[in-house]
Amino acid sequence: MSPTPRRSTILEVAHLAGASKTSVSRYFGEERGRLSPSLQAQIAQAADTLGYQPNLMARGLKGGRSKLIGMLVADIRNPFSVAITHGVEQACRQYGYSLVVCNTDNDPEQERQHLDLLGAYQVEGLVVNASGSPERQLHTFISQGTPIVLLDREVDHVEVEVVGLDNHLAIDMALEHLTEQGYQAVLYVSEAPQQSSPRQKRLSRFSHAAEQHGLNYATSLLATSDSTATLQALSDFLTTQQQHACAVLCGNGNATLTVTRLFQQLSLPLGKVGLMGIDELDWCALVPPGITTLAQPTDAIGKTAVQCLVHRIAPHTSSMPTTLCFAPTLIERGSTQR
Amino acid sequence: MSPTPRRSTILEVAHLAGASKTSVSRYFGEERGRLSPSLQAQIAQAADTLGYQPNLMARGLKGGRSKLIGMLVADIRNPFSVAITHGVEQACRQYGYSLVVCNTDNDPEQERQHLDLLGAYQVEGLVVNASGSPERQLHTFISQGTPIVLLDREVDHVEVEVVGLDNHLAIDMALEHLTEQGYQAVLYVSEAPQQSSPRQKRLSRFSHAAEQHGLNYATSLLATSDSTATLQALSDFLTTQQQHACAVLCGNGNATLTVTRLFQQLSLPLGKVGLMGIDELDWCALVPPGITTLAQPTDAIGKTAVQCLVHRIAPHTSSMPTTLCFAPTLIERGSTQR
DNA sequence: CTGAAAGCGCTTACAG
DNA sequence: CTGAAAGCGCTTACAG
Repeated sequence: MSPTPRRSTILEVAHLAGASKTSVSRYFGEERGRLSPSLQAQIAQAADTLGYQPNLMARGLKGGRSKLIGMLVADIRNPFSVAITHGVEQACRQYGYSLVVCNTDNDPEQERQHLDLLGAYQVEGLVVNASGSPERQLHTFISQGTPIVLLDREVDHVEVEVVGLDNHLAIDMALEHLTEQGYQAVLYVSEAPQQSSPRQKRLSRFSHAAEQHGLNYATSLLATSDSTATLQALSDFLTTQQQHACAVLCGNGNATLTVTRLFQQLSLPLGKVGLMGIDELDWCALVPPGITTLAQPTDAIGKTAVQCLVHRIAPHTSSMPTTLCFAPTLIERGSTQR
Repeated sequence: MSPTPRRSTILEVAHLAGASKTSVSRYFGEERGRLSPSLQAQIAQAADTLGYQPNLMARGLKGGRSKLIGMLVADIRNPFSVAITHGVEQACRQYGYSLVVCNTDNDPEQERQHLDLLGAYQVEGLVVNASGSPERQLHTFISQGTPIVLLDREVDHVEVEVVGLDNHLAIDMALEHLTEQGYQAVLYVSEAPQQSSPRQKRLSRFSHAAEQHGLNYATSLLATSDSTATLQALSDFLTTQQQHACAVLCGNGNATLTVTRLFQQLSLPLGKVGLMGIDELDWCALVPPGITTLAQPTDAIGKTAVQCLVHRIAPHTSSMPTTLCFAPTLIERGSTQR
């Protein structure tokens, strides 16, 4: 049996290879080229027999560079967030960073803890999809020289790049589509906008644009765990507007899910009563006759966020992206065909 | 303006507080109680004005404990994996660990790199939902004293706990349900079983159990990017078995998604032709008349995996869980009602 | 091309 | 109750 199992160190490799710590360090660092071929071979061999891996914690300590990027996600179970996270992860890999993802479950307390943690692990940059308003903590990062980029949601008084959807454009595109399809009255269903700037923007733009289009309209906010209020709002709306062609516009994927359930509960004919959602989901094509959506370019959003960060961490490595605000893509299906 | 921005250190706090490094270290460690109230107050104050956070890299270096658990996920975009990951994450928090999640996108090369990385960051334990057969690397971890637990998928020659669904039971429950509902012929659709032990087990159990139940049956493997072969298999099956009541059983969420699309393509009446899937998904209730599923207890699976790990890392902290193999829950819907 | 030595920010015996 | 000092595993001037 082996003795107390533990990872081997640079010193052990050095001894076995008959070389110095310095040379072993060079071998695993950027300066391998400086070593003679024979020394390289000895070290390679020694490292292999010991199963040596450099300790990145130690490297980070000395060099001050953890090669880690941190990410805060408000709700990892939301497929939209997953898609973005996937894009962020790929971009990190590409730039030579590893990503530590922390899910906050929309809980400001968890958010606080995770930010502490990421700071403690010396992340070199931070992608933040905020839950609460972690103003103070974010400022601490910034003042310590750790760059931050905000994803989707703005945070008051934190003046950094915000990468995400062009919310005004999204609402405009949705209303344009609905109008073209002949709908005359639109109900907008959103989750509570509180801390979420995109929800606020979409909501206020909706009223504004619906007015411009000469539509009849109303809005309804989703309660967290109970959709009876929305059910009521929906049937009220349909009653009030019964002489008009009605449609429902959903502010995000969760809203679309809830409203689709309500349509089924009320046996509303999809299309005759229009339905459209922001965020594309796996199943939108599956509920007959298909639900029309506005898809976000999740990969591009994730990659852009990382590019911003990398540009701040090491300005020469990558240029600042030019677009931070992305247009959605209309995916037309039967639910907006009268 | 501040000078070169950087995080403050224990030494700076000590100076400002008029205390020693040792005391500051104790304040932020387990031994705060040993400090006099006045010293505690001075340190707290100094740390606050400097925005000090202990450097966990340094702490990990000295103490040898990173307080990190690593997790390898084969496909983070699969909602089932997300649900499990969420459970793992919660359990880690509960035991005082942080979780580093690495997605391998089912790519053995990425898997290899991520394992190197996790080793380099000195994770204290590893939850592995394998993509390939990283036998050798996993053995390195084990021989270095880093415990591992496998999630869902077994890895050849790696003899550690495997936490996941009771695959035989799942197939048995599915066939029992389908039989009770009067279906006489069942087509089983699975993704390619190659490296995935659950897929293998479900597949072989299916044939065995279908035989036992006296059912007519066939199986079909999904191609990665193209479902025409499955479309063919499905219509062939329905033709061959046309004098029997037919149903399709899907081996996981992806299969259910693909097959549901095919049902729509072929305008098959859900229920009259039965449809049932392993894995519960958001939208299964939404496709009329609802798709019957077998739901996995994702939270329990995630938590159990972590409990195994923690038990190995620090045996006194938690006991070894008794169940590693979980029963699914039948969620009955219209798609299996003739 | 190679190495001895200082030091990164912590923790932990040890001593008082 | 408090602190001086050694050392965790690395990297990086500096020297040769």
